[in-house]
Amino acid sequence: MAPNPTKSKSNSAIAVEELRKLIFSGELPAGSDHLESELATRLGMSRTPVREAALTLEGQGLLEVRARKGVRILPISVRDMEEIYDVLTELESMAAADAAGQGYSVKDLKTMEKTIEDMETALAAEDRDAWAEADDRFHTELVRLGGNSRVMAIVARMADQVRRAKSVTLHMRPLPLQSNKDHRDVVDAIRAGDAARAREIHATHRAGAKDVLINLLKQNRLHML
Amino acid sequence: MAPNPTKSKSNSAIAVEELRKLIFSGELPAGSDHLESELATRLGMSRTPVREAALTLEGQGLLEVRARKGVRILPISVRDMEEIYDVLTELESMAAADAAGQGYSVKDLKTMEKTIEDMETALAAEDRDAWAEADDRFHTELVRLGGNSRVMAIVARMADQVRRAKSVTLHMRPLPLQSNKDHRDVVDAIRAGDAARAREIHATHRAGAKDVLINLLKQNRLHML
DNA sequence: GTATTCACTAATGTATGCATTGTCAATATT
DNA sequence: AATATTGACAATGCATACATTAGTGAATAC
Repeated sequence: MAPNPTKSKSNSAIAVEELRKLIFSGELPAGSDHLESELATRLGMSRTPVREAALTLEGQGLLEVRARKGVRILPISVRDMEEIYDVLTELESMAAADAAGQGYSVKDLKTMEKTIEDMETALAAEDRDAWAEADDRFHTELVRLGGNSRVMAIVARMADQVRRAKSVTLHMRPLPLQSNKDHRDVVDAIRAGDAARAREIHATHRAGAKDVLINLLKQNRLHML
Repeated sequence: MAPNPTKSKSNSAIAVEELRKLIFSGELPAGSDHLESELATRLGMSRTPVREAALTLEGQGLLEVRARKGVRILPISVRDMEEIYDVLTELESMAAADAAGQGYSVKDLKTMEKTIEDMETALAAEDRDAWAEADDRFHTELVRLGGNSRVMAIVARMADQVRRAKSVTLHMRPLPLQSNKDHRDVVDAIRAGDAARAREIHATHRAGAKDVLINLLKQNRLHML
């Protein structure tokens, strides 16, 4: 059956989507406070579904519900970024090792190869946004191949939290020339079924990315994002 | 200031606590469905705070809100247990390595030593419940010493999901004679500041615990918990 | 001039009733 | 007999009104 266009999503679900958009677009900046009634008016619904959406997003670590002060869009400190990158490093490296152990065929790795090609194309064109988008797809596909749904969920949520900061840092940092090679090497290790090497390469890759980012933030006195 | 006894928690917060208790005690068994109105009556409040609590607990992975079918207490499959144990292994091992890198003093490790003593006492008395409780404290303290608040949060939630299954498996399994030695070795490595060894020992320890558990579940045909 | 109290206010927390909608079973149709 | 249709129902989704409470600032006591 084709998707039914008349089937309407609940306002609560709409509120979750819309609030996420507003947060990622920066219209609700990190650190800002917003009353439930204000958001309800903005979204054209009553407070009830907005409250429910706020609870959901609180569980996702994007905001904080504070009695009588409205919801606060959570700011991200340098320390937060370090924590998040460390978790991502650990779980993605695990996923890389797991992926290598699954005996994937060349065909299974096609999606991943495509993300690397896209990254190389973007890099040649010095299109940082396109590069970041393809890089995201690479990491998402990597954890998918790892086959642990909880790792996928956790990584997706951490990546959400980092996404806002990325728009700030992406254009400050040097072109990620090393990344593409690292990615290729990880895929090679997975294809070869070498779990230890896949893990090692990816962990090193991630640690390098973290260093670049953290130093960039500290040098530019960006304590909060 | 002493905690104010007159300050009353919101019904929504109470509902979260009570529902967690009901879930962990088994009064709301895994896989069972419950209408919002039923739970509201049971907790002596209206549907509103119960709905909000349900959303919070859904974010914690303990239940699932399904329109018109009530909330379902999530069952845990063998596959789920494998996923959870793998994540715990990875993040706790990372915490062990991080802890070893922090240069903790003997005094800083006192809390952890205490949990090991308690485990040994419990083991000598063959008191499995006391042993499990002390073991929980050991793992909690380990990730605390790791110093990554996100790891703490994730591990706590995964441990929650495992807790229900533990009551089933705890009394089936052989006395964990190896565990206490592993724990001592991890503390030794942390005290010595040997991050690689702390990580390695803990990872091996966790992998062993996982094998014992998964085999136990499979042998007893416990596909769902 | 400063500190304390207290009432007011604004925002959340909660209950309730109605609207909406998927489910289920009874009935009709082939 | 099997399947499709329909309609009542039951449970959630949502809006609204009200209760509660923390924060604010003015008034007062020291």
